[in-house]
Amino acid sequence: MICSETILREDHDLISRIGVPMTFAKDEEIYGQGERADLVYRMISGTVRTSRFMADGRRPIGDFYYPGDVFGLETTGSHSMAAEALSDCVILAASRQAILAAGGEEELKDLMWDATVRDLESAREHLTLLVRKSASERVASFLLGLAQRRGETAVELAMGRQDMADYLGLTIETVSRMITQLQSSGVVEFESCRRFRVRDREALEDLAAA
Amino acid sequence: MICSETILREDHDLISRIGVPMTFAKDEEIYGQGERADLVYRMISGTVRTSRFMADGRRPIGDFYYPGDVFGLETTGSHSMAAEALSDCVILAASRQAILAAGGEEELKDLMWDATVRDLESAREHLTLLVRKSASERVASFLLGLAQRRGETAVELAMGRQDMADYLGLTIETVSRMITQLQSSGVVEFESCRRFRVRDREALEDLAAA
DNA sequence: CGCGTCATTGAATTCAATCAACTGCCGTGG
DNA sequence: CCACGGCAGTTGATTGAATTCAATGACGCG
Repeated sequence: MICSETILREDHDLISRIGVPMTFAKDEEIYGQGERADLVYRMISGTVRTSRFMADGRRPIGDFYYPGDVFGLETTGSHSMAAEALSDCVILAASRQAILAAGGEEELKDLMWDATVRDLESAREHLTLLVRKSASERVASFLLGLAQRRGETAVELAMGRQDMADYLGLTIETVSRMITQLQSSGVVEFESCRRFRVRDREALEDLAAA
Repeated sequence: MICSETILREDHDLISRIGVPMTFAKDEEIYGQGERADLVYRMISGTVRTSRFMADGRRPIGDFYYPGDVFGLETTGSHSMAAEALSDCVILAASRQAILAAGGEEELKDLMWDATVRDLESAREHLTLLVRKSASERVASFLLGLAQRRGETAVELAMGRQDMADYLGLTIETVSRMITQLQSSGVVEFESCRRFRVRDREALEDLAAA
């Protein structure tokens, strides 16, 4: 009904054609909470996190975006969350006007649709992670999710423990403990604190129980 | 860009024009998890809950739908969650084919868009409720949300404690305790276990801290 | 090398879950 | 009409998981 495959192929993709590459340093802000959402972004390299700051200092994380992902589109006119670079990033940016000027009205609609559907699915998955799951299940699910996104057994963690903890609704200490636990039971192996390898996928899937 | 207001006005609304009223008794299933999503529904009266059954018996609740709400549209072809009537319901149902046959291609797109956006917003709100919020904050947020949806101070709870608990990621006992607590601190007053009144909105907002 | 940041580990505490009993409310049927 | 049973909600006691507080360890960088 609403086409969604074609636009992600590089050639047809308007963002790729008219987008301007921008680089962001680690911890740099791409856009702030409440700013007008004029630009559309596609990740080339690096990782981005969206988050919302709350009055009491708690920081619910919306999502992580990896190479290939499109983000920055909002259903309202302004950004409900801020976006920051977790690592040095290269990102293509295209303004809505430029897309429209290039005759990409349909493409923009499709882009919005795809981004919204993706966000919804991601939010749903995130929800099932948070409702009635124990700390170890959450961490296992998270690691498993990363591993299947890559396909490889060795995975680089783009984010630090604090970001994981925020995303999982836990504290860094608990995350750390669960990781240690997963490691000592031989399910995963952390080569460094930012890089791990799945040793027993079956066991990890059982622990994730999703 | 994508129109969203008009379609909810009764006259223009295709669901209202061509939809067939159906009644469901309390606890009746409207559609099951995994079924094909052929019909679009609009609530007339009553309340519906969507939920997903998991292998281990845990039941994450997707959402509650109240009169006026449209539901049943999925981004994929089949229902990712089941829908059940929380109370006796009257619901208008229209098939996708009928909508298309009535020349409502655009309307259907708009309907999908609106439903998806609404679900996304709802999921985001639900997420902030579950991440790093204490039991009392969750219950307070929930009650406050219901109260503002209605506008009135006296609110009927459509769901029992178990459904609240599932939605909030708590147990019924904890929900009950928090309600008792809110009541004894004079913030809300439960006239019966399914009906409450906000006594101190300020205090409730503070407790909800959202 | 020493400092700062981030991650891990340990001990104590807190909060919500669990287990278990009890209450109130309805509907049914004696 | 009241007794009974069943269900939903409340309350209490205890357990257990995750947080908090505090200290230590590992790593990168000037």
